[in-house]
Amino acid sequence: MAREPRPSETKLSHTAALILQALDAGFVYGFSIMEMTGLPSGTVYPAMRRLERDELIRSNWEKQSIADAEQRPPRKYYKLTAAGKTTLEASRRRYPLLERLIPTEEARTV
Amino acid sequence: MAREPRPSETKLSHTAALILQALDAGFVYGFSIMEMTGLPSGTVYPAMRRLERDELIRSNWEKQSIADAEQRPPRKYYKLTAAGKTTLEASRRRYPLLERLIPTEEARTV
DNA sequence: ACTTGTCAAGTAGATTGCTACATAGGTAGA
DNA sequence: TCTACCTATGTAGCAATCTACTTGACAAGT
Repeated sequence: MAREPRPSETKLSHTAALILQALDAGFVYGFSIMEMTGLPSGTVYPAMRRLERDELIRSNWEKQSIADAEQRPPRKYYKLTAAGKTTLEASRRRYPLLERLIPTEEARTV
Repeated sequence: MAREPRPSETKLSHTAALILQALDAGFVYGFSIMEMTGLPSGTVYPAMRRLERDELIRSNWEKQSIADAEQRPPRKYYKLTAAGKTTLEASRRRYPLLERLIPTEEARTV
């Protein structure tokens, strides 16, 4: 049976919040998040499936032609939805270290 | 042996007053009060049983169907009785910090 | 003495995290 | 060609944690 999307004010786990923050900071596919966070694939990929199920992120596969040109497997790119952004905001208040762990572009350059 | 309900003008402990104030502010079940006050479960639940015994609050269990739909244990919802409201009024005079600790909806938005 | 507060533990189902493994094409060395 | 490693995504199964309420034993308060 289909499951209701998680309301955007819901509290995220630290891992889920970390992944959202990483996406927001420009690490926009699973493997890059694995590398930069050190989290194992068995943590990252299921967590991202849940985030997508809850409509906090949305995915689209890279075109095969690009993957071919770069001679590697195709990537699955993610980005935050509007709900994802508001949830990330709330998570930053809940986990004050988030932004120190993974500074966003703006936080780094401005 | 059955005990007489506590008369509504009786002085409440700080904890009991805090719980009444939290209920009034919309934290309407035990676990939410635990989280928002930081009080341990062994403080909150027995205190709420005493408040109910003294007829300052009244409880009703959430329907199992709702708990099932949200996939979590059923909650026991509480609300203030008339006696509870007058006692809370008295407690606010007695503990002036109560309303600063847990602002009610009205106090926040107006 | 009696009431109240706290710790510790328990229950039970749901969710989340992690290890280990699987897949599959690309690269590079022996 | 055979082996080994790299990029990239994925899953099964188990352990741990979360949600929510409850209780017994004991300390502290009044």
